[in-house]
Amino acid sequence: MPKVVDHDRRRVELVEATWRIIARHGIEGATMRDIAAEAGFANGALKPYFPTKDDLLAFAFSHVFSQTSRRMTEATVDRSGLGALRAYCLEILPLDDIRISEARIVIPFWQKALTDAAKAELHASAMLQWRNTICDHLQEARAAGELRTPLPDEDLAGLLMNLVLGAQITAVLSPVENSPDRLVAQLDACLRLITEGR
Amino acid sequence: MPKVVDHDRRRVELVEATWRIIARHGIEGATMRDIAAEAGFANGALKPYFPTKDDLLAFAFSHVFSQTSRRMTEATVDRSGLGALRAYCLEILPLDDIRISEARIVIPFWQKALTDAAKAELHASAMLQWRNTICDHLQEARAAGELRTPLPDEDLAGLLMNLVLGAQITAVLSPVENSPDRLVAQLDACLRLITEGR
DNA sequence: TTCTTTTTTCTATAGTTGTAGAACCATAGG
DNA sequence: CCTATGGTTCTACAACTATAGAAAAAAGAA
Repeated sequence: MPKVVDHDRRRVELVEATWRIIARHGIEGATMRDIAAEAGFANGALKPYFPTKDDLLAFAFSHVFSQTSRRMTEATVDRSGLGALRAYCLEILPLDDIRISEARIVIPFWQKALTDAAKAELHASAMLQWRNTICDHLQEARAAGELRTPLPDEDLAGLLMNLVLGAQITAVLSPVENSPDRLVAQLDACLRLITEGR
Repeated sequence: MPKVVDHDRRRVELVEATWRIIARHGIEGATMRDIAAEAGFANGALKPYFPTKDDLLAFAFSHVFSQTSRRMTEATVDRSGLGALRAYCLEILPLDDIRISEARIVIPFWQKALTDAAKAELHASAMLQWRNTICDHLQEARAAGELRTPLPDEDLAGLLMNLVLGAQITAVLSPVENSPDRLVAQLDACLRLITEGR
């Protein structure tokens, strides 16, 4: 029996190399050759793990969502209501280098999803999950009396979703007006308005 | 003297063909050949008007912003304060087919701007202009007593900007939860919260 | 008609990309 | 030490792209 590698682990390594390339040179610079080189391999070494480039990209994108989702559930595990809501949204906002890189990966993903049904489906399901969690926390907040606005939770959730998704764009393309502290200020402004409303 | 064409007009025609292609098949399907065919020409006919593909795309993208900006100033010409603010934002929200197409063009543009300094600059200046106009309307609203929240205008403007930019994404990729009336409801919820806050 | 100038088409080219697959390598068991 | 087998490299190829530029076409002026 010769050298044997953990295929799942290798797949993750390759995906991380893909992320680095996309974050650094954009999706157009993410050729199979460059990704392989970034991971320390030659061109054809990716094929056993990802038969086609689309397989690699699809896995890379879905891995971003699982990573973000995992962070979000960790951040809210010992909270509820408004506190959970804030922690949840903070975990999506591009406040540090890692999450700014994620934004640089998600934007090309949106562009791909525009003409790729499978990626659109992946996006839809991830967004639905986030949205439902936000709604849950809003209801907790209402139950705890933290929230008295008559505006429906669905609209508030949509508002927050659009806010954090818009932040992915502005944090990367207008970093001066949307520095981390500004983004947090915007989120807190939004949450304060929601709790004040009656 | 032979047939002579209006170069500026032709450039706009070509840009509109480009938009149609991008909206229909995505930016990856927008090859010079396909764009030329969509405009009713053969491959090389574009060169006199746009020497390179990047020239064409840059002009196409900047044209989207001027079109949107023109619509926005038209919609606010006889309003001020909160009314102007609402009309202004409504003009960005992807509420009809035209503006949904614009969203399908802007998303690839963001992706290009990630690795193209000229396009990033174009985006930054357009966003700064929108942002300043929103701030102006917020100040008008304050002066008219429509607004009493102590939250700074900059944060409110950033909030609204992120909201409408996020709507570009969700309207296209999660149309069910972000149908036109839902988006308007979200905007109105946000505006109502802003005016209620104190 | 014929000429002149603008516009358009068409063909060619150089470069890049994803993918395939043969050749090569490395390693653990006998 | 040998060998079977999973892993890796390398070369090749076919498709596609943007771009260049020569050739053709069109259309008003003389």
